[in-house]
Amino acid sequence: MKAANINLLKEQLPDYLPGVSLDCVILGYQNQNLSLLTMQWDQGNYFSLPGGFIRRDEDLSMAAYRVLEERTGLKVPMLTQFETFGEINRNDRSFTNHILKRFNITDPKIKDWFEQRFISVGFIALVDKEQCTPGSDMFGNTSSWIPIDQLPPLILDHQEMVTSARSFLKKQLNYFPVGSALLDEKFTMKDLQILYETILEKPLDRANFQKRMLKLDILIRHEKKMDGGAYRAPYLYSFNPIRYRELLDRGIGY
Amino acid sequence: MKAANINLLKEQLPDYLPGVSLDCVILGYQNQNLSLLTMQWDQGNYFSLPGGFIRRDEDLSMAAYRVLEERTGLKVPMLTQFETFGEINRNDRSFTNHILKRFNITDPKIKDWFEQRFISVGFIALVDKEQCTPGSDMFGNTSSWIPIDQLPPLILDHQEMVTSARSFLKKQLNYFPVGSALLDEKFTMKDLQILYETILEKPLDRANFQKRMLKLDILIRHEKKMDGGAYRAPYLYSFNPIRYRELLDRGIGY
DNA sequence: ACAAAAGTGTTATCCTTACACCCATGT
DNA sequence: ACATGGGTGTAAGGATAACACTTTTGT
Repeated sequence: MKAANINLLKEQLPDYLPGVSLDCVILGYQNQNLSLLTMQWDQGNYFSLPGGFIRRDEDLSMAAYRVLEERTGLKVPMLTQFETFGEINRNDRSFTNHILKRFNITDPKIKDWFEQRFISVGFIALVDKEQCTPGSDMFGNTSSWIPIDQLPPLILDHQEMVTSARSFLKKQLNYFPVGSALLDEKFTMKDLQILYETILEKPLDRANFQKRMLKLDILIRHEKKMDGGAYRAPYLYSFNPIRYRELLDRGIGY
Repeated sequence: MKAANINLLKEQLPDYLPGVSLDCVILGYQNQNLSLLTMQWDQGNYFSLPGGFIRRDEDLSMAAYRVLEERTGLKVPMLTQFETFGEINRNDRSFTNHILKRFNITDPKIKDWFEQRFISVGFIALVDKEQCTPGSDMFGNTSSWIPIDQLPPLILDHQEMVTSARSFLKKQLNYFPVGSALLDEKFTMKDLQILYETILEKPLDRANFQKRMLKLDILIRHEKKMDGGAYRAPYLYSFNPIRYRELLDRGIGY
């Protein structure tokens, strides 16, 4: 962490609401795999979700977009609130103490701020990993993608947040703009199916998936994709953006 | 508001987390109607949801049960978190100012506390109105049932909270212990149907509803209810508590 | 006998699931 | 020609919705 910026932080603390924070569970999809956007502390000794505080002059939901961008550089089209975490023992002093010592922070104002109990609002987004390059925040902490099944231990109750967010996503998948932002402009039916299978963590029947998706009338069929494989060439599809938006409100697919 | 208790409040303020509150949307069912548990301020000039603050030594969810009981005397079996409200303009100064003036509160500590911006976590419960007698809190504010379609204007964004809670309930109805706590020990199929219709705000087909409920295998059929009407007597039913709990996890009914 | 409301049955339609079959493609 | 994966078809089963029919009750 950079010392100069810690002083800057100290000056800014009064601009933030005390006791409330937010954390973002950002799931990145690429190549049949989900990754979690993770922040690294203290050269990789600690890992957390990207999170932060709410300014006194901004909405909670706006704060989520700002925090995510400040910490990781990511601009996402939609962040959805999924749960608020307020257990008394969710604050793990050991992490806070370690960070305060590690960076020699003795200023009582900053100490008090970080040692206070926080209630944290959880937000979730699902993005195309390829189009998002995680960066660093003003303290030099870096963010990066970690495959969801290779997560290190996360600080505080962040692991629980991830679990809750994924279960939320499965239930709400029909109301998420899953396809349009996560796939290339043109994609095959198999690409779309794998995306759904990855999120739902279960196999889907190829034939039934295809019929279901086509019946929704949100796909435009294009030319075939001749990729040189020794098999029938699959069609390429793109989303019909108008129909897509219409359907999002009512729920799409599975 | 009672002056003695305001001093007590002042002493207790340090025990609470600043900036975070919770509000309870308690829906009471009786006779085909839903009512909202509402708090009256200043002889009925203002109405609000029962809400309060979180102690530094308790979980957020525990706080909800305590707050509800302290404000209204109600003990409910289950409170469910549905949304957290944090818009910058959700705090309506006019109400706060009026209350502070009305009760001549000049103590800066109390003033500052009530004038700060709050992020509020919303909880919902559905109860049998007949088994709940709303009472008063330590400040002499009374709570009472008001039919959901005759609500007066509520303070702050409490009306929005009610709307959000009801829409949440409709979607989650299958996972709520609707029947067992809201009807008499023994009830007719029509009673159950009307309950569902009231919550979902739409008519259901009598024959199909009956078949659906019976197929769930959560009802025990008892003797007929001879109420003297000039028509075939309906059966009385009760819930099979074991099967009921089993099914709650997986979702019941509509 | 009759009205009223409860209980039960019937039918058509749709959705889901599982699987089979044929089609296109490069080797 | 053949293996491979893509596109389409079919049939069984279940769920849903609309409505008809029968039964029981008090007048």
